[in-house]
Amino acid sequence: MKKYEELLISLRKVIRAIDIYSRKLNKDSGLTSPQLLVLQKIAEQGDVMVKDIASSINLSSATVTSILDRLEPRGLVIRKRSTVDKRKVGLYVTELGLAAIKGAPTPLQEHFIKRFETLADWEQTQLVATMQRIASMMDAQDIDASPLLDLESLQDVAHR
Amino acid sequence: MKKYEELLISLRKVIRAIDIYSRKLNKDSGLTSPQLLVLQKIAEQGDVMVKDIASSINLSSATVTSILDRLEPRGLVIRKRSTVDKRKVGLYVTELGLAAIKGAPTPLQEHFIKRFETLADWEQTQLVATMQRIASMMDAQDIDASPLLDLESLQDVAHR
DNA sequence: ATAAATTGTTTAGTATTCTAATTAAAATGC
DNA sequence: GCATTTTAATTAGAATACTAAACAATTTAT
Repeated sequence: MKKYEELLISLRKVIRAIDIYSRKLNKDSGLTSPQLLVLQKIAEQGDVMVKDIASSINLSSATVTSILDRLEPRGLVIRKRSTVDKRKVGLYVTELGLAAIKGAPTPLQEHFIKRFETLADWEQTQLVATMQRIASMMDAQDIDASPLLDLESLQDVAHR
Repeated sequence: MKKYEELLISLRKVIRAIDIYSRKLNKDSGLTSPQLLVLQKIAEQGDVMVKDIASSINLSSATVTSILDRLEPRGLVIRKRSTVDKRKVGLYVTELGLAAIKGAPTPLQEHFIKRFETLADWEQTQLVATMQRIASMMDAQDIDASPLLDLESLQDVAHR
């Protein structure tokens, strides 16, 4: 088996683990990971636009809209169209939303976090760096932007 | 920002990149990444069960069923219930399916693969190892299996 | 031999996620 | 000042992916 195939398989396992945890979280707390992430981001910044949330957690606006469609009727967030620029929609967390955030665990498995934090500092850094490197190697923007010429530009991309 | 949060964000980027590529692939070749993966696996082994495919690419049986529901009416695969054990469904690729596999690129961005393969061997190995490590740290099975002892419970054991 | 448990697949239902198209509003150009 | 373009959010439509439950068929246990 080729190395990149092994990489792909590990990646699929991770994706799956994250998804399964999200469903468990939903069962326990009534919120999925993306819902919790959106809620947290709104609470963090307050009075943000849909677009801001989307880019801060790397999702399309359409996805954030559909997540908000679940959060709003439950009274966890409020959508309020701006009077200055009526295209914009301001997002706010309610009391209930804040309570939900407090009650819920992290959007990533606590178990994973615990394990991660037992690692030496340099190891944590190394894991993050590797992950960022893979992310940058996969970045769709890079694909359109730089047509990948030689080793040097490759290294630039990898180390960005 | 905490290190594991950075890790989570990179992970989300990777997941997104894979998803976006899958959609592009679908537009170009008429097959998504999961569809192609399923097709390839069936072609590789031939006469496999749904369950085998599911576990070999790390998906639930239900998901594989729904992917087959798209492949079968297009004449790319055949489902054939076993006469020996009628619970089992054998999967086979058709000529058309084989042609589709040949015509389509890899389920992972070629661009990524190219980049990956320009890395030194030890670097490739290191990337794979890190990814596998993260996968094993996240493994859902481990979560149920070992409740990760902390200092207190360790002391309990010691004093028992 | 019959009941109970297990196994393999499918169905039902839900959430996430995307792109493309739509709607509305604001900004820019001539 | 009006036409065009850009921007923000939503809607529509599709695919993936899960769990839980339903159905069959097979195997095990009493």
